[in-house]
Amino acid sequence: MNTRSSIAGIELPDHSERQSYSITDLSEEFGVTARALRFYEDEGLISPERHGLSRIYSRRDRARLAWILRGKRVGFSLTEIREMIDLYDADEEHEAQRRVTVDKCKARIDLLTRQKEDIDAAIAELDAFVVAIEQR
Amino acid sequence: MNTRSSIAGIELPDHSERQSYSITDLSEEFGVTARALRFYEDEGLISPERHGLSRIYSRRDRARLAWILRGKRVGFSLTEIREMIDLYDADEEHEAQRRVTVDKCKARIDLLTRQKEDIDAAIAELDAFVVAIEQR
DNA sequence: ACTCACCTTGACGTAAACGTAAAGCTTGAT
DNA sequence: ATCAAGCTTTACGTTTACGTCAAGGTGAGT
Repeated sequence: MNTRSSIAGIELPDHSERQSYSITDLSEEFGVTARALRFYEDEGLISPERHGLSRIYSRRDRARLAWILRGKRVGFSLTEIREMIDLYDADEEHEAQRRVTVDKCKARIDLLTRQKEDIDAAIAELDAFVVAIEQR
Repeated sequence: MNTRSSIAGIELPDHSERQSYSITDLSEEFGVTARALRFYEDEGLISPERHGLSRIYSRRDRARLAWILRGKRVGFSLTEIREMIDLYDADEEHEAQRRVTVDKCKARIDLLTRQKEDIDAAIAELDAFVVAIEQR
């Protein structure tokens, strides 16, 4: 029997809509190591349930992981990502807290926009460099 | 007398076109520490001349520094930046070497383009997040 | 001569994000 | 019963890009 689909007691083909995932499932799907996932847990970014000792990741955990990895790709630190996740999950009551969140997001957007401009400039320079070399 | 403009024996106002710069000049202009500049030198990224012990940065060195910092902003490691600088300065004879350089640049451009897409996606998500929060 | 600002070279410290064993538990298959 | 696969925790190691002293040299102004 395949652990991948049996661990949650549900038999499904690999690419269907699963309800839960093992640590190896997610590490393979997202191309990260199991060590990384455990590290994210140590850092308070994900909190999968346990089946005995083994970690069981829900679809919500999986969505979180996608968030984390995208955050990393765009240059956020794990600490920043945790803050954003915490804010995302934060109590819906606190109006002030939400303001802070929104402001942080907007600051992020500005920063990302500037990063895009940097990337455009770098691409332009690389293009020019390539052209210069090929012309010789 | 101001060391900034006297160290090269030329008296000029601060924002004019200088011919040489002290380590403090450049660190202030680019918002990095002198330690960082020395580190870049240790790593073989810049090689300013010396006036006695003191480093004298030429305009070429200054342009290099701008390159380095842009490289960093778009996610290159110092090692990668050094490789690119080395390739940039490489012997103009070697045809094969130039091919490698061009290929590396193109790979970089692809990577940067993908990074831009990631950033766009992140911005879109952040936008949606902000809208969701503000709507409540 | 003396100070003071600015520079120098070590050399050890640090934070982030994991890598890499080491040693052991659990569970299903043979 | 035992064996391998897959999981676990604990814990020290690694890389990158500097920070942070410590201790001292140098050159211009008083």
